[in-house]
Amino acid sequence: MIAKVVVNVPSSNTDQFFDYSLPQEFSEFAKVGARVKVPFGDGNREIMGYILDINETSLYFGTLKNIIEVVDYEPVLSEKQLQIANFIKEDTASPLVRILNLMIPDALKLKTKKYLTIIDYQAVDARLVELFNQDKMIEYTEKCRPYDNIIAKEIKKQNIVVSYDALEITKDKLVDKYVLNPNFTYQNYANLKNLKQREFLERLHGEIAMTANELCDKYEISPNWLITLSKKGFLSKIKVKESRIKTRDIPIEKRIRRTNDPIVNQLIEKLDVYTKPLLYIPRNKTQELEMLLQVINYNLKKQKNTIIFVPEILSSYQIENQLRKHTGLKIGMINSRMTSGEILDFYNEIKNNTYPVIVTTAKGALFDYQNVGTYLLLDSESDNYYNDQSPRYDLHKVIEQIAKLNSSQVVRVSLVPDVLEYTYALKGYLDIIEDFNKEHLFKSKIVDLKKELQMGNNKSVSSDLLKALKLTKYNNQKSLLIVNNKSYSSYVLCRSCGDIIKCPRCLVSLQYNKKNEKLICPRCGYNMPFQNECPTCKSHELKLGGIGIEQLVEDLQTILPEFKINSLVDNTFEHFCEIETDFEDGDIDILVTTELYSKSLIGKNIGLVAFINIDNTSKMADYDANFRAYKALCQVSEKLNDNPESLLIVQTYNPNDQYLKDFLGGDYHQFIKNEIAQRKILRNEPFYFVNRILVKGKYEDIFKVTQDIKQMLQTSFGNNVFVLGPSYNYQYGAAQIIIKHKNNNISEFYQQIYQKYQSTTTMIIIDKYPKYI
DNA sequence: AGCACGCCGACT
DNA sequence: GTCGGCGTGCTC
Repeated sequence: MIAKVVVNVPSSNTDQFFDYSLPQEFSEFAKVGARVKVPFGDGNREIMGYILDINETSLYFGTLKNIIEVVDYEPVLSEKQLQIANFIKEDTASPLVRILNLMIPDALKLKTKKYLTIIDYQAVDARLVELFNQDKMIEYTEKCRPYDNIIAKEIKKQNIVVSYDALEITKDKLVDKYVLNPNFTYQNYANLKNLKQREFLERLHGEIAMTANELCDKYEISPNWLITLSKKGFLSKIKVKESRIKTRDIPIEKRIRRTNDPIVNQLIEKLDVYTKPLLYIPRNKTQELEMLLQVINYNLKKQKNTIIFVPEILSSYQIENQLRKHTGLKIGMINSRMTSGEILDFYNEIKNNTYPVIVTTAKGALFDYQNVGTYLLLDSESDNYYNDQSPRYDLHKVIEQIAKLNSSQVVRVSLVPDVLEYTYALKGYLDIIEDFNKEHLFKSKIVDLKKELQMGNNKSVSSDLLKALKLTKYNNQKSLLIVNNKSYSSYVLCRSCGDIIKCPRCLVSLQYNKKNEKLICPRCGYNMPFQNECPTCKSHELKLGGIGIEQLVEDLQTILPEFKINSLVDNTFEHFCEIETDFEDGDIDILVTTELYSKSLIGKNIGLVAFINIDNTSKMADYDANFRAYKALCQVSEKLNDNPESLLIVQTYNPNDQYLKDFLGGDYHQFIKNEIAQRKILRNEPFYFVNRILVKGKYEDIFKVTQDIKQMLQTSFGNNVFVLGPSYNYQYGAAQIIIKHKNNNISEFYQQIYQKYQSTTTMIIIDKYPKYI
């Protein structure tokens, strides 16, 4: 038997099936979708692969290697997942194995380990003795790096042999538990002198195995007893598998009741006669929650599960908490802050159909969920639904495909849908249910920072904002300030030579982070220690420009010393809970955070919300910038309390921008209309699809290749395509072209390009859903 | 991706 | 003649 295997070597060069012969002992249970261990390459290193087909023949001319082991009796990838993987591959032209790797938890991926074994200790170079430290076999780690040359020599002399193994790194979590050993106790009871211990053993009769802590708590005994009693044989100490899933107790407020909200009911009725994906635009977050509860209830009645996608980690905690509080149901949750062990435990529970509701970020989006009634994408306008590294897929599109295969429903939920998805709704690709009964129930004020500067205030807090902060505290309300930079400053300028310190990789200005005394690239995460010195001219005359959260908090503490000020800059559950609680209890007067994090705050009694500088968002070099700013305003003003006197302050140098006027007018439709008119002129979405191709490789080659691809595009599509570039993209270190077109089937063309360059040394990255251009 | 191999310059 | 650094090409 021959198995066609996709090997876990995530490169386009190896993106093909490799044939292996399947030894008799595996062929009886080996199935498509199972993990295998296979030898690969000259050194036959053991790596993981997935069986994608089993048949009798191979077209490969060389001799086939044997599969080392079929790891799974039951495949880890289902038939449907493989179909979806192909769908994503055809859409995005990315290596298949990268897609498959998203479909199972990291813990199930076998990691290759390399070992060195000494054959003849006497003959080996003395310098290696220290490294091996008396052992015959060691694992090859970072520590061995300095010895690489010597090791290579010894391998040649056959004094050292290299071997490999591919293993699951994450083990089951085991804990020690104690349980009564009844037979032994019965026979030796009389020998036990300590009467209190005897009494304890009697009470233990029929009790389940428990950990030391549990026993000590319940029976009020000393831990030493457990050790002595198990040594003597009265107790057995056993290892028991324990779940890593953390459940946090929260009081349950109410069970789901029927709603009388007509819009929510309209949505539920629509689910009954579902024909295509829905776009639901709630009036506010309260209505959104009501909708979630009703959809969950709707699915519960049909014994179906509800899968809820959220765009980032904090939202996953927040939604999970709220749903548990209002339903009392068991809710599964997956996000990338969780350990791989915890995710594995959730994954196994999901396979047992434990959860009627699952909340996940993109991390768990492609797992094989069973029995799904409805998929909901919350904040569906978020960028985070577009994967920014290979495979560069669009989760909306993928979920719609999954739902089609499972005959389940998709609902996109967004307070402010982006221009593209709203156009889809207008064109009828999506059914739309909207509640735009959202007259502003708050006051808003635009602060012109230019005027502020003319009046001699160059601080980030305008006089209007300062006044409002004081008034809000006076009224016993809280203030929320938004700054989209978690560091101290957004750039560092050298007064001496005029240079701005830039990221060596992306050429983006580095942000100064005071807490860690570092310069950090906001785009790629590159960081270096801050030396208070210009890298170009070594001058110490540096100016920190552009405000970040650290600096604003510092400034506020000086201006308003009697205020309690804090910031939310960390997306761990504990930090978030702490801030959220303090904010609600009144231990914080002013909270400073980013727009993204602010979304997850529930924050009762917020009387003031202010953008310190909205231009950071609205003036980004991106055709979506105005939409982003508009969306930010809508989402953040949602946090204000119901008091009609509550206030939104927007500080800007451009008070006359159209998106601001549209926002103040409170009419989303008008905004969309204006935005669409702009985009038609500039040939952007929704009139043209905007894609990007990146070409990496030797500098001499990449522009030639990019130019060739441009040529091919133009001969294939003629006037229906506009290609911008080639230009050099510093972030990716690649040549790039931007493609604007109207062709729904352009992926077929991209596939050809991908295959054409697959085996060459230049790497082609097709980016069908680029985030920032 | 990760590995081996081979070419070439710098040194004994 | 030998070492080691890096570019190149292959993986059933």
